[in-house]
Amino acid sequence: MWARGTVSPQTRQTAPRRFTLALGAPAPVRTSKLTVLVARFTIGSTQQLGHVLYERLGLKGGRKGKSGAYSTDVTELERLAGEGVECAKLVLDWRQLTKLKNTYTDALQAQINPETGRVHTSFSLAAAQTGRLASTDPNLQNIPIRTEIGRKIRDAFVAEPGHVLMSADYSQIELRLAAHMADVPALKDAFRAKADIHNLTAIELFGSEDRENRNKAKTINFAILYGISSWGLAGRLGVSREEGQAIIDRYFERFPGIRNYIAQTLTFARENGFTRTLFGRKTHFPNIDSRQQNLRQGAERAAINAPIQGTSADLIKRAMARMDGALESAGLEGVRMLLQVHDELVFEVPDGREEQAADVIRKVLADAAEPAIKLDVPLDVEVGWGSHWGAAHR
DNA sequence: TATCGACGCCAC
DNA sequence: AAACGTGGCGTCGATA
Repeated sequence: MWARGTVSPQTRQTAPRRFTLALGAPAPVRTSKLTVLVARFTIGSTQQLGHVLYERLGLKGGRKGKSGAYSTDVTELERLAGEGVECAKLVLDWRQLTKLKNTYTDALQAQINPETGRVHTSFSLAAAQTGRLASTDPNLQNIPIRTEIGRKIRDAFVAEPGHVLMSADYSQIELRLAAHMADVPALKDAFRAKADIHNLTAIELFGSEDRENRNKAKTINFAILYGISSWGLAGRLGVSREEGQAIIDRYFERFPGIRNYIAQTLTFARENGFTRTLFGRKTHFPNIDSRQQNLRQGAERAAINAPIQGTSADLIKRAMARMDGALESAGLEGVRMLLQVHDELVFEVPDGREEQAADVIRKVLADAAEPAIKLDVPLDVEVGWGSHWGAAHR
């Protein structure tokens, strides 16, 4: 992957790899300049909004941040909206639209290189502590996908005529790595059987896999990877801290390998000051012994996560390093690797070569651990393609 | 005009 | 107090 700023122009042997941003497409979001009228107060910033909501309108339950200002983040505004405060919903809608317009629609079009007519990102190789890449100027690793309107931004990224955009992403890679690294037979069996892992967790924890319980299980599965706390889980699930702790206890009862992994990882990090990925790469934690509780606990959570997130980063880098050679060996020189988004690679593929390219790409990603590591779980890769990026996720 | 911290929010 | 991990970036308000 070429990186502007780290590869000098004269060393380039091919044109930079790039996305086209469809200039002809209508801007998917239109908003007027920020000025939201709440009752008879004009709001121009979050600080002013918080002040109006809690001091002048007299609403209850405000939460304050480190600067002492009332928080007006999405959890607070959704709470207020649920309590019948209509302007909270208006502000949330306005926030979503201005976020998409300012951060994506306008900024990305301003980033189009006049020489190439494309948007070029830069990848930092040593920005993230865990070994992930980081994308800047512009960041193409945080293009919206979650909401319907946000997804329209992805649809503006289109393939060159005669080509498609192909996306290949690892399915549940961090949970798979957790199952392997923590040696959890139930989870490893589930992945080998291609079971739905969140349903399995829901059954184990709640005895049922209805949608509500599956969603709770999904939250818990992610929380595990991030170094769980009863407060954090309670906040996410909207339950009391005691209930959050009870759920964690039950999880560790059902999957004792996870509890052992966490304990062993923390012991190692305290003794050595670092953790290692499966491939041996270190992440250091200078605050692991801090006398400041918030710093120490933050380091502990990061140390629990780093071997998993870092191994995932190692795997996709190994795949990227092998990808061009594999494509070339298959006679697929026309396929270009454009972008990495942590567990996803995006390619531009000539029309008619889709199935062939998908086979090569899937195999390189699925075999990325070999021959250094024999994983106990398969690495599943989901491949899709279409005329635009949004259509490549199926 | 440039930079910074705080806040908020997009992604994986 | 802070409260599940990793990032980048937009706006605001303060400051140089």
